[in-house]
Amino acid sequence: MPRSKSARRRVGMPRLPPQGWSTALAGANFPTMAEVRDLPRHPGESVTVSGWIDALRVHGRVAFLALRDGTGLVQGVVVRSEVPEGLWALARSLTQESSVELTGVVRPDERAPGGHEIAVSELALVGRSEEYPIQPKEHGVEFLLDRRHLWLRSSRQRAGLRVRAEVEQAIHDFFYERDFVRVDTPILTGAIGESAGTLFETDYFGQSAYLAQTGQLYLEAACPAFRKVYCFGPTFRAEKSKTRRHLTEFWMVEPEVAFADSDDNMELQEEFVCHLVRRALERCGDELATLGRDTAALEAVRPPFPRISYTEAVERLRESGSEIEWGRDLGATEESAVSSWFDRPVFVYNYPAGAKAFYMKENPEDPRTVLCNDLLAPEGYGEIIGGSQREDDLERVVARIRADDLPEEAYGWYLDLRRFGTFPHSGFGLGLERTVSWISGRPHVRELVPFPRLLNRLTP
RNA sequence: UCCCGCGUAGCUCAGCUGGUAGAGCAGACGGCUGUUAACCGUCGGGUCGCAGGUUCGAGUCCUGCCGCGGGAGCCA
Repeated sequence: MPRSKSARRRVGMPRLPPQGWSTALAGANFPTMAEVRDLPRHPGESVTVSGWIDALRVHGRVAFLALRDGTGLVQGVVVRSEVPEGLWALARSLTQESSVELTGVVRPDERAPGGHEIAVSELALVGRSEEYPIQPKEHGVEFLLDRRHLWLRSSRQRAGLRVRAEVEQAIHDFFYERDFVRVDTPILTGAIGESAGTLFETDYFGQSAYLAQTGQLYLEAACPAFRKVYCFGPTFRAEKSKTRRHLTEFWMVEPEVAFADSDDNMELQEEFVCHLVRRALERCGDELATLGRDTAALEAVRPPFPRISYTEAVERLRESGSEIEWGRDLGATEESAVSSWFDRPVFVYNYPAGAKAFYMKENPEDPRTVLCNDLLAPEGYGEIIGGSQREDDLERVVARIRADDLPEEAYGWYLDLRRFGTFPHSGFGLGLERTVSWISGRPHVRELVPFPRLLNRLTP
């Protein structure tokens, strides 16, 4: 019979016999709480697992309950002739996504998904699910995004978000191992950023505040304190972009290094991106398989990455028929043409000053250009990094702020950094969702963030 | 903001040159001892996005609006 209350109380008390049982009963066959991923190590043992009904197949005298517990998937088998009639009735009345606790002996079986299953001897319903809307079949994007809070449970979504979590951890590990100090930059800011027009504005006790679109300027301030710093958090762009590569709220990791020039910067980026890809290959093999990712393309991501200057790129593009003119920024068409020349990420460096942000350092060898780079991911995934050496000359920064028509008064403290011990420094920003969508092979960034914020979408 | 495409059952879709609404899945009920998105049978389920127009007659043709998707620009 279902154990109701005593069963539920034991959730969250892993591997301990319940209070009140005599030690004589805590013998070899007493069920222990277990996580599904550990079951292969417990053949022949009686275990209790808790989770959600992922799928349900009920026959006349046998029922299969596919249980998902967050660590894995296991099939519970209920044989009508071997359990009390009440347990059978409960099993066949279960619905997709009902939460349950089930107990039984773990046994290997070739026919079971994953190679082992649980012969169910006890079953408790924890929470019933009524008409779960997401079926194991095709759905439209709008339907799924409206139910994102439920869609998270689906296998490909779980896989993609696990890859994201692994990449996030790899980011922190990479910088921690290299003695970078994590500096948390503000999300609420005054009128400061890369350019106006794409800022989210909010009321701040009667004055305007803006959601940060980069932490870079604050990182530059922290650089003289710690030499090597990085920030990693959400950033906001009020761009009305409706493409597979845009979110209005996305996560960006931005390192900043004192006394590093543009070449040092690209070397760091190369090492960093290789580290993230390698980590996903090492730790997310199952997830990448679930996503159907061709890992051979990821294995090719090794140093050195090809480097091509903006000027060379324009020349090669024009040779192959493009009408791009020197001085114009590379558009999506040009970028994908350039990345198609290579099997791994490619740096395009030293763009025309007019196409880039005010803080980038003028190239002393060609003042029409600035010392900067984009990193384009292969396979059509586009730009994942933008980086540059920063302008450390006070007069030149001021001139660029005025030329770009930015609110000069907002940049007062930023200019101080050029007044009190200015220094060469470089950094970059890597877009997390774009990187994870590339690594996991998903076409759209909206699936690689738990709750995407898109144009016209603020819920769930 | 601009360009292209799509709105039909809870979901995914079909519906021809205009003639009055269909399938699969999901749900309910019944059957089945090994399923892997199980299978078989029965049943319920519709303001064809909204408004107007053409026509004897509009899911179908025309106009406008709304919503969604893809792309451009901009960016990570």
